[in-house]
Amino acid sequence: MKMSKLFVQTLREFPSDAEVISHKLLIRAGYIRKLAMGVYNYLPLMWRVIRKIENIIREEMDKAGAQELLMPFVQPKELWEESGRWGAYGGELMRLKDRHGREMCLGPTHEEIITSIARDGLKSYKQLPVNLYQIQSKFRDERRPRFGLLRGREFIMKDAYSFGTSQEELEKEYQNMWNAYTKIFKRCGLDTKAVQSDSGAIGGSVSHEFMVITDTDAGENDVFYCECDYAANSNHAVSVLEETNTAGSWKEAQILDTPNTHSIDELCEFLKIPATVIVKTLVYIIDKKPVLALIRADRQVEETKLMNSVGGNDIRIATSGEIEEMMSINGYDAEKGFIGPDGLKEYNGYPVTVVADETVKNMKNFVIGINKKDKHGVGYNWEKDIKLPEIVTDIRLTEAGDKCPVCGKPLKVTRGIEVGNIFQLGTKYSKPMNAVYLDRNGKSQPYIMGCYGIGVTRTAAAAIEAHHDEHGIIWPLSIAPYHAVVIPVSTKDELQMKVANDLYQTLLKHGVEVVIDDRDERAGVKFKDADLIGFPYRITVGKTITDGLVEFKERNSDELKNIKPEDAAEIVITAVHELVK
RNA sequence: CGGGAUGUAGCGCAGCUUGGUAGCGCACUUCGCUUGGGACGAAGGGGUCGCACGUUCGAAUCGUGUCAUCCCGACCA
Repeated sequence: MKMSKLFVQTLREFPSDAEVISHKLLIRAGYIRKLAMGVYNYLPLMWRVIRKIENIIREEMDKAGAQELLMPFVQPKELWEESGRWGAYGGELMRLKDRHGREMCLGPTHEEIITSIARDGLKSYKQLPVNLYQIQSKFRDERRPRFGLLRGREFIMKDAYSFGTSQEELEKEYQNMWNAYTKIFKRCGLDTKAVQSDSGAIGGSVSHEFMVITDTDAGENDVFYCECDYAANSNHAVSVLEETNTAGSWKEAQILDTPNTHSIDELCEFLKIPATVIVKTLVYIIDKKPVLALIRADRQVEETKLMNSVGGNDIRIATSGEIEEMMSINGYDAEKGFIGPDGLKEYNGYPVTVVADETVKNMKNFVIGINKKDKHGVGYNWEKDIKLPEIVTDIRLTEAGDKCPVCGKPLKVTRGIEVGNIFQLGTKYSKPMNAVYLDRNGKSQPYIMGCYGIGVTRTAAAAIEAHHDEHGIIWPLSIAPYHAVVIPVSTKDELQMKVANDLYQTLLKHGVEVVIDDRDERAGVKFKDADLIGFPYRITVGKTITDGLVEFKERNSDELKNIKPEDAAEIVITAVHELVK
């Protein structure tokens, strides 16, 4: 490819509206252009990167025994009603109507469609297990898209779905995909960590996320990990309960005046006590129902865990207005800071559910809100003074330094970008959608399903987050848009141009994807663009060509080597051929 | 969906307070000169100033509304 013809427009300055480095670099280096909020044009360089990643995924998925197909991007409402997700999915599902008024949606994921395909085609246990996948654009109408390709509304994803006859078969395929994913990300030049996670809206029980560990702001997930193998997303991380002083010094239960102690800090200050002897009560609204969360006051509630503890789909903290309303309905006059679990019966037409974190269970002589303004109960004990809630479980946010649930050593925390995930779905879709096969005994059984996703465009962005410097992108060779660039310093110098052209032709002949920068530009401009775009190899043909030498440089190193053109070609050709293996 | 900000040429911005011919840098075209880390000079092309309504002899500038975009939060691959 001639640089003079390559469709790319590099910018001298970073765009003002980009925040993270991958977004800034993708725009500045001419890979993408924004079309609408969270929707991007993939320009030729970007498309080459995407296809490289897709092909690595294809090769490994096919090798793992999966089969590729392609499902429609626009889907009918009816299938989503069968699974129950038309109602459950919320605003993220982009809904539209066709000219006949029929309701459709843009596919955010394809469990419903693949399940309908399977139930039409897979009638017998003899046909199972099967793993089907596609690589396709998805659309999720995110509340707040951001970070360029890391969190767009439209994005390219590989989604695979497995169908089997037993949990054992599912677990085997789960492991199979785990292994395939490990290879895929490794081939893309990314170090990933598989972490336990919550399965969210997609449902199911066991799930893992593949995270690219990164120091940059773009890592949206907190990942807790241990020197043993344990690793989990913050929404799923658990820890061993540590021993702390959780007993107050009061001899008996009493009510104290605690004026204006709206926060835990103020209450600690006023009573001269540590937060570890206070039971904090938080009011949440989960699927419109009121839920009180009790937790030792030095810890935070992990909302996903809380939501799962009551089987909810949507969670938010209650507003002050709602809290006041709840108080008056139940005959109290307290406000935020003085809420307690005792005596709150109903709100919004639903009974109040109380969920306690494990941290409060062994607390003694503790402080707790009693729904009276400017008063708290102190010296309280469970059962004697106040009833221990029926639901006692882990709803706390894990913190760095907490003890590993596997080996007991302190957990560490880091930021990660989720590039892939694997789920054990079980019968979550096959049962409601009546997707069944006949087993050996001629009996109908729902498929045991799994699903496995990889964010293709996100993987590209994550690769940049992991591999860049102040000059631009440093692509891993396997996913770079081109392997190499040949730069004749002066296009008017006949010898330089001849050697550069010969080198270019040699590389092309050996299957190297190479660009020759034939523009009549100053050397500095060509170097800046080469660094920005991120060609893994750069061969400069300049003055030293009179001694028969060219300059060879790898993008990820500062070392400059003056070597013979044929040696430079040899290095690149060898590296590219290594990739194929 | 709450809080904050911004919309002027492909990109980055000034002009708005105090209404009067729409500007600068980069990019683009042509010519000259230059050629190892984003040179220089000259001459050009490109904008219904987000949109609508209003005030005014006259609106990028003032008012009202609306749309879009970005940031923080909540939510999420």
